[in-house]
Amino acid sequence: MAYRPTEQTQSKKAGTRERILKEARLLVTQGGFAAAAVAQVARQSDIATGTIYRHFPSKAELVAEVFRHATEFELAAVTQATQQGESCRARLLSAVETFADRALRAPRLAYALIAEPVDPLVEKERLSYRFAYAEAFEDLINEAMAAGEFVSQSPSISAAALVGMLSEALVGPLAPQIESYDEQISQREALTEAEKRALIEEIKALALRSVAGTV
Amino acid sequence: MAYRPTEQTQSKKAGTRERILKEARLLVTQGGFAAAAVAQVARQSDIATGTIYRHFPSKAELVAEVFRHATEFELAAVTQATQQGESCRARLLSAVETFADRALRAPRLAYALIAEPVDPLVEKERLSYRFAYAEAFEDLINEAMAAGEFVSQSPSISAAALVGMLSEALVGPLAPQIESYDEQISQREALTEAEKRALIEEIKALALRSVAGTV
DNA sequence: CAAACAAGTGAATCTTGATTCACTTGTTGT
DNA sequence: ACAACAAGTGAATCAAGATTCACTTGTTTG
Repeated sequence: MAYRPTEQTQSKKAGTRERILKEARLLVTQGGFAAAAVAQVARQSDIATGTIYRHFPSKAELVAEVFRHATEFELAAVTQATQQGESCRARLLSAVETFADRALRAPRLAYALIAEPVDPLVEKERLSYRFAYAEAFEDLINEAMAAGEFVSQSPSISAAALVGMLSEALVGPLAPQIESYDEQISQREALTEAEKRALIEEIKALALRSVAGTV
Repeated sequence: MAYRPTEQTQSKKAGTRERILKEARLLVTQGGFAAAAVAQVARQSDIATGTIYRHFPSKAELVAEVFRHATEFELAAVTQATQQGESCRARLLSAVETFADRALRAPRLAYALIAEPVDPLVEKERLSYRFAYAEAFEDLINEAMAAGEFVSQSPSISAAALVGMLSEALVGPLAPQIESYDEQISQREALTEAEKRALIEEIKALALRSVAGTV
């Protein structure tokens, strides 16, 4: 008899898998989950649609993995920022700044991660994504309350509110249009760099007031 | 020759139209837009699916009208609350209270209006819905700034942030699960009345701090 | 009543993507 | 070269709903 999967075949297979993921990520970053149709991902990856299913059990799983991957970076950046600075105030501002800056740089991705309609499986990922953010803020708030830096409050509610505040003000439907996360929805003017800075500062102040209780 | 649409036929037709809308609203309130499939609406209204199309050009139009209708009430309640109270502080708290209370009473509807995935036509309605809320808050913030009651800030950004804050803390994926807006997404415990009160108070404080700059 | 037209019907059709699968191609080991 | 199996293919199928339309029923007027 014959044939044993060897290192070469394994890595080739892994390579294809990576290529699929990479193209899917690209599509999502550019056009959101809606743009990541199976046929389209296959086309971009130069493979047949069926091949996708040799690597992922379903589209939902593929997309969930894309989501997870994007999340890792984003979240890591923010949690790390959470440790940047002396006072809790400074650390909060650092986290908000990081979140905002990243969201403004890749608005379509931010929208996809935060708000875009998707199927249940991905929705679960989104849930944990938001929870993770909320937790990062929650930890910080707890610490700050213990240190008497922030006013007394419910850390979990405040944290959720913070996430909502950032989402809506930066990438939600009310965001002072960034580069456009969806042409359908709005064709407001894009922001200049200066405007972005001003927006970020405004949001930092807002966030600080809401949880610190003082500026 | 013969036949002229008479008052009777007209009102009967209008009646059917109303019935369709009513049943659609009911379905949305109970199960969100997903539950309002054309066939289902027809069934509830005791008419054939085709009849829906004698009254509405498309499902999207029907749903958009349902959205508009729901929006009117909700928004009216909040804008009115905006005028309730002496100080701007009190008026803000009144508006937040109203928003929160209504959202907690009809969580599935609130989720549908604020966050549920829908087609573009309805998404446009949602956009104006959120804008309308934001405007109500914006006006109040402007007034309060002029009166020196609130710290200096960008009213439009703060208003958007407020809407996001309320949405996320009350009906978003992080909301301390109300009656469940979607079994798929989560089966956390529902809140008791006391917990709801506490949640509302917490959010009021948060909102006030964020825009007033002081408690 | 009969003509004329609106309103209502619901099974058949269309639409949009995801998913399958019989088949072809590539690798490996004898 | 061949057997054995994995990977790749892409047209065909499926699924879930919205939408259509030839036909029936209800109203109005001469």
